[in-house]
Amino acid sequence: MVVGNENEYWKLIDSRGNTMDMKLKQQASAITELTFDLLRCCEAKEKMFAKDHGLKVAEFRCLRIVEAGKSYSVQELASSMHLSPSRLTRIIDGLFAEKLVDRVQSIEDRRFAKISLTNKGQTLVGKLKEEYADLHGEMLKDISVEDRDKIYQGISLMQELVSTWLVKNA
Amino acid sequence: MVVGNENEYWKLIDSRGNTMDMKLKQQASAITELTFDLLRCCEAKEKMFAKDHGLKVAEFRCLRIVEAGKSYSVQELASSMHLSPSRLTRIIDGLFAEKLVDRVQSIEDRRFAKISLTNKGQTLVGKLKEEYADLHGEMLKDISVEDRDKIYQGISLMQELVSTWLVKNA
DNA sequence: GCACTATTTTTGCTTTTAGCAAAGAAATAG
DNA sequence: CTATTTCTTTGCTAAAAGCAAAAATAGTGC
Repeated sequence: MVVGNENEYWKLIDSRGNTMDMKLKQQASAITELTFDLLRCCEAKEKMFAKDHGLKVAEFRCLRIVEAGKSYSVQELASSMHLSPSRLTRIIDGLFAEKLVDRVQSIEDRRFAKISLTNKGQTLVGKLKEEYADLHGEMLKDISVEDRDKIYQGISLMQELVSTWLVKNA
Repeated sequence: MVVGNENEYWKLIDSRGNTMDMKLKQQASAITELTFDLLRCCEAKEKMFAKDHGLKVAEFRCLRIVEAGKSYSVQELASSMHLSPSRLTRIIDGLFAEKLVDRVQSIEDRRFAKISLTNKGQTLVGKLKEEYADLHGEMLKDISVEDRDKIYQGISLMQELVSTWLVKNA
């Protein structure tokens, strides 16, 4: 819906009631499309990687965020993975059964679980992180340092935006 | 594993047997981390959006890629969504039940299905695309045109890389 | 101390997402 | 006309995920 036309940047009102100019509208469309495609590809990539390492995707995603030496509550893991606590209980069940994580009751507040990596878990996670980064290294190796930096900057900005948006709208 | 040290860029051999320099290794790590986080956030965003529009995530994803007026085979849809044909049959079943898509046998080769949007589907998809782009517009509206362009360029480069990598490694 | 409330995790159940293998349907090659 | 190949569907199963209720614990007011 056009409400003015100062030549370069037309003022519009979008479906969410926000004012937009043409340039924003066009950039938003392009980014929407690209992000969507990137998402599908990255999901496929994650699935392949997890499978190659004998892990379920959810397990890989969970292991990927736990750092050696630290301990986490179920809630913490759930919210950083954007999943429900009950879902996390099940994922942790699986990792616990494979002796990759320990699960102990917190002494200060016994409602809390303290989830941490076992030695076996630490070894595996170290290997996973290394190899997952190397997989990306392989993808990135044939482009210039500058283009790699563009990727870093672009994704960094986008990650920040989506993350902030989620906090406000969830 | 260090095999040389020409000062700036150390030559390394990674877990996949590739030669890497320090800079690449470090950039790859950072990008791996960021992409991972972005993925989780974008999945949450997609899930919210689909739910708000009374669609299953898979249905939204499918509708998002079909263009009005065109027709698609099950295979085409499956491969562009990185899913199996059988999965697509089920997704299409759902959309068909809601009268959002038509499914007719191709006349030239009757093994093929021709999936296309109904009028109802076209209207919905138009609305979905518009509103999904506007959601991104809302996220992007407070940053500069230049930063938006950085996002575009970064994601564009990354999408290309991952996509090419998938073709070679799937 | 005891009832009530709030918080954290788990359990039971259901839905959604997804693939595999076999069957069905149609085209094509020999 | 049979055999093979190709495309889609069906039956079955697994994985991913959430909801609501239960269980366990902590804290609060009396």
